[in-house]
Amino acid sequence: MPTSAPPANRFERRRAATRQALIRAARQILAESGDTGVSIQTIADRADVGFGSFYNHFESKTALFDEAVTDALDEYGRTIDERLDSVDDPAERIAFGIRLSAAMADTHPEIMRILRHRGLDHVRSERGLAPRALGDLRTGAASGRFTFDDPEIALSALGGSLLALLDLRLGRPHRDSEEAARAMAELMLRMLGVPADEARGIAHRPLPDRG
Amino acid sequence: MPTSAPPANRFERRRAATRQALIRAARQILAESGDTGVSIQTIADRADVGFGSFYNHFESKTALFDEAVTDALDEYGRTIDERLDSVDDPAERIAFGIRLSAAMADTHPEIMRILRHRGLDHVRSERGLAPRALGDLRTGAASGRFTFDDPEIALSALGGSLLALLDLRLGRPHRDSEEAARAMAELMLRMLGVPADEARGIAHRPLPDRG
DNA sequence: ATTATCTATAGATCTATAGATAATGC
DNA sequence: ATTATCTATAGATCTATAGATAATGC
Repeated sequence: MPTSAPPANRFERRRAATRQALIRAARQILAESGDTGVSIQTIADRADVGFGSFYNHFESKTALFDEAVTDALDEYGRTIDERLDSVDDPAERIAFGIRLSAAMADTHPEIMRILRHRGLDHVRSERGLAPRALGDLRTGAASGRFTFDDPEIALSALGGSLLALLDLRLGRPHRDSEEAARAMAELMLRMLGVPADEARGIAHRPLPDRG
Repeated sequence: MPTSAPPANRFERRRAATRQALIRAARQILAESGDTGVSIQTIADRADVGFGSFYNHFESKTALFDEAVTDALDEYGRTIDERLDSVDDPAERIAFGIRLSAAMADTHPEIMRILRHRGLDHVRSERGLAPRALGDLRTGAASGRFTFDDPEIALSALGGSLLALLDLRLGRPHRDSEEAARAMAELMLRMLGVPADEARGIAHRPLPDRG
């Protein structure tokens, strides 16, 4: 959606704005309580949109919330992509991806709270970090930097561990989060077959700059 | 609850039976759809209990579902405990715990489907596998069998990875699940600092017998 | 003229409770 | 006599739609 053609005329722009307002409201609700049982009225009010308009854009609450999760996943993927653009080594990309995700709990709390609630359904999805990580896993395995039997299992371990890290991070903001993220990145690299001392070194390298 | 004193008289037994029927219905619903939005009427019907009785035992749907999750977690913990009773080596206990959990997707599908939906909230809880695994992690770290900086991070990685494995297993029953569980166990042991060849060996050892 | 939005509402739930009924304790 | 269960229901939602209103296209 965000990369598709921009609305041609004012009609379509207005329509798109209403739709986006509903999605934004759904994202807020997913992040705050995760309670998808709220009434459509509540969602429309928060979007500052007439109640009936909801049905112009979505068939059901489920359809809206699914779209909201997709929207958040895509934004997550793009954000990480930008930061990893200049990084080539698969081990660095995996470790940085974990640490950047943890940092996003502060910089993009809405997205990360949504992932905490809904992420397990997308650990191996086509959206978000999963397809990118899978590419890094295959590249690393091909070059011998990683050693594992099954990329799907390795991806599952990475995704599940990241979710649990997010849960820890979002549940206890006082904990030193960069330290926790480094520790997790180190564990993940060792898991993938990177020697322990090297794993530790990579987990402590400075993160790439923004842009 | 299951270990507390049995009901003294017929009154209390009947009351306990009604309560258990509600919890069992809630567990079924959690496992089947995970949709906690079903009406109390639906829950009561499935439990074959009068609608009004619900309020004799629970203040709200949330209270019932929370109790149902706790109930499932406790049963999960006891089941794994029995099988690991005779196993001392922390590395074996961790690897067997993962593989037994995966096997429970077949033998105890209700429990494992509940965990798939609600497990992330309990990765570091006092119920289920978490406290047992944390003990094994500490024992292994103390003896030098494991090397990691932070038990809480290691526990998060274990729990999150196990959930992702369950998601894979429950979502695609055709996949060779014992093979997948072994692969995951091997990754987890390497992550904890067990040498790669030893990790592979332990992941392929036969599981302990029942009882 | 066309299309999206908004308001109002009918009908379908759903929750919580009140009061009747049934089962057991003593 | 006591207590849990069950039935019935009032009142409060909530969804989906119909019809009026407003904005833009051509």
